[in-house]
Order: sequence, then structure tokens, then C-alpha cells
Amino acid sequence: MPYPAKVSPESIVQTARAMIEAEGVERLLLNQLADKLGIKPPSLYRHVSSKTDLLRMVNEDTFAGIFRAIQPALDRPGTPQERIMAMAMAYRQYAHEHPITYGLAYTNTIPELRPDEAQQEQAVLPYQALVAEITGEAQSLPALRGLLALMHGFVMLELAQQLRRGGDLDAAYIQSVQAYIRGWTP
Amino acid sequence: MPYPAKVSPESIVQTARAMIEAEGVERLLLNQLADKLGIKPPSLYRHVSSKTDLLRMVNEDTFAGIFRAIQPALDRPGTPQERIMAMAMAYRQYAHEHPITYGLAYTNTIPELRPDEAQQEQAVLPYQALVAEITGEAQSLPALRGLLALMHGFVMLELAQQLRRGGDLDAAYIQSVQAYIRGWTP
DNA sequence: ACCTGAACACCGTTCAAGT
DNA sequence: ACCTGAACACCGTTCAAGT
Repeated sequence: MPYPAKVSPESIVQTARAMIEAEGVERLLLNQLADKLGIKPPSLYRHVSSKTDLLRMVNEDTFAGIFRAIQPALDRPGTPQERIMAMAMAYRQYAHEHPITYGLAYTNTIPELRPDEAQQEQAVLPYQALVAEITGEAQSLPALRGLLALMHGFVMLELAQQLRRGGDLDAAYIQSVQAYIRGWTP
Repeated sequence: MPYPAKVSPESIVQTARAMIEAEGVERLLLNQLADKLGIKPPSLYRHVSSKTDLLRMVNEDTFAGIFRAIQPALDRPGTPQERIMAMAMAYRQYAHEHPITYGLAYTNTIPELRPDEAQQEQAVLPYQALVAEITGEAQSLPALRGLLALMHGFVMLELAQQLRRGGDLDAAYIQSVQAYIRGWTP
């Protein structure tokens, strides 16, 4: 009866993530996932309680990845404006490198796919503090929200192919974030 | 053989839209849709070539609705800043009134769900002209893109329940859009 | 011309049985 | 403790037959 596990929650999530990025969520089929893991579909249910649960795990992984990607901007030297800009660049880069799973993490049409609230909040606080260096404490929450909205919205429009009119998207992003920061600077 | 049609593409789209808003996309089942229309599932295929095609039609309808909602802001009197703000308010209101289908229209994970490009572009031009009154012609495209990103991103974060820390979201939206516009004003 | 019953294909999920 | 074969449920889609 000792039976070495062929898969782990980590290997499942990682393989699922790769399949989603390669083919899109709608083509993440559990029998194909099982195939790649070297097991049969029913065995997946030893490690994951449902396909929805699996997608939630992928999303958690995505949020962790985003915060890991933008972390260095916090410790970096420079003015608050420069550090926010560095964060915004790292944020967009992460989204470009994981276009499908990034979008998936934010299209929580199903509440079960949402990540833990408290954990999420904890992770944003340092960035709010960074924003506060420009706007002051009192305005920092709305200013942070607008900043996240601008970054997220830009990236989502890009990924959904909604910015198709040519022109320099890198420059548009930088200019827009700079304009936003400038607008909040007293 | 004369047989009056019980349904039309319009009635199908409208009913589908209502079901999506009421229950979410994942619970738009074609047999339930057929039920509400008083027909049997196979009959749907007289009017729609696939479920994907139906969703594309719903999305087209959504984009038309968005532009209809923000149109009045164009003709309204006032400074460019005021008219952009009016547009931004109408935009967010539309999204609040159609939370699910709004999100659906912008999460084009499948290319087939995307609306017509040329038509889309035509519809945005007046708003670019409005933005140009502030930024000048040369900067108007990137400035418009950032504005759309800010509006879309804010609304998407709200709808995905990603702004849960309390505070006045209406005020945050207004302040953020104002800051953005201010940042672009020479 | 439009609708339906019957049937198929696909895929997530369960469960009893294997090692 | 982990895996599998067989089977079920669900749902989008097709097609030949009805009016």
C-alpha cells in the first residue's frame, strides 16, 4: 500500500498554468492535464477538489507572482515617482509574460476564484505608503486605487487587443502613468 | 410550410443578455435559453451558428450600448475637462448597470468574440478629439488610451471585487480621473 | 421556412476495485 | 495511500423527419 505520489498540488498547478498559457483556459481539459502528468483523470481528484478549485489555485499563484515581480521596485533607490514608475513597469512586464493567466486572475466572474482578502490587503500596503509620499496619507487610498486601475486597465486593453491603432504602446503607458502621478502631485 | 418565426436574432440576444446578467455566463445554458424563448434547443441553430457566435452578438450589443451611454457627454456644453468627466461618469454607470456583460465584452480570451475593428475605431474618434482639446493633437492618442485604461481598469477592479477596503469609491474614481486629466494639461 | 425528437460527442466527476 | 476502469451526468450540436 505504500504508493509514491506521481504528482503534487504544485506540479498540477504548474502544469495547468502552462497549458492555460499555451492554449487558453477553455482548452484546459482535465484528461489532457492528467495525460501530461502521467496519470488518469480520476486521480486528479486526490489532489484537487474540482476544476474550479484548480483554477483558484492557479489564480493564487498568479497573484503571488505579480507581487514577487513588483517587489524590487519598493527597495530600489530614487524618488517616489521613480519607484512608482519602476513598479508600474514591472507590473506590465509580468502581465506581458503571463498574458492569459494574468487576465484569468482578474476576471473573477465566479466568487470562488477570488483570492484571500486579508492576504491581498497586506501585500498592497507598502505601495500605498509609497503613493502617500506623493499625495499625503489622507489621499493615498484613492490615489493608489486609480494607479492600480490605470495599470490594470491598460494591460487588460492591450491583452484583449483593444489598442490596435498602432503607435507606441510602451510610450503611451509611461506617459499615462507619469501624467497620473503628476496630477496627484501637490 | 409558412411558419411564423417564434424568435428573432434580437429576441435571442436580449434573452441571453438577461440570463447572463442574472446568473453569470457560465450558467447560460442553451436548453434554458430555448425554454425561455418557447422553443427547443436545436431550433436555436436556425438563428445562431453556435454558442460562441451568440456570445459575440451579445458583446457587439454591449459595445453599442456603451457608446450610446457616453454619447450625450460629447454634445454637452462645458469645458473639455467637464465633458470628459461627464463621459467618464456615464461610462462607469453603464458598467454598473450591466456588470456581467460589461466584463464579458472585454475579456476576449477567444478572438472570435472580438467586435469589428474599424467600427470600434470610428466610435472612439470623437473622444480622441475631445482629449486633443487638452493635450493637443500629437499627444491625443496616448492620452486617450490612458483615459480608457483608467476608466476600464477602475470599473473592472470594482466589478471583480478587488477594491474591498471601504472608502468612497465614487470619490476615488472622480479624483483619479481628475488627476489624470490634470496631469495631461499643459 | 421553421420547429422537433432522437441521438451523438465531449468532458467533468464519482465510485468501487486494484496495488 | 494513491491510482484506475467503468460508468454517469450534463450540455452543445447534428440531422432526419414533421408541419
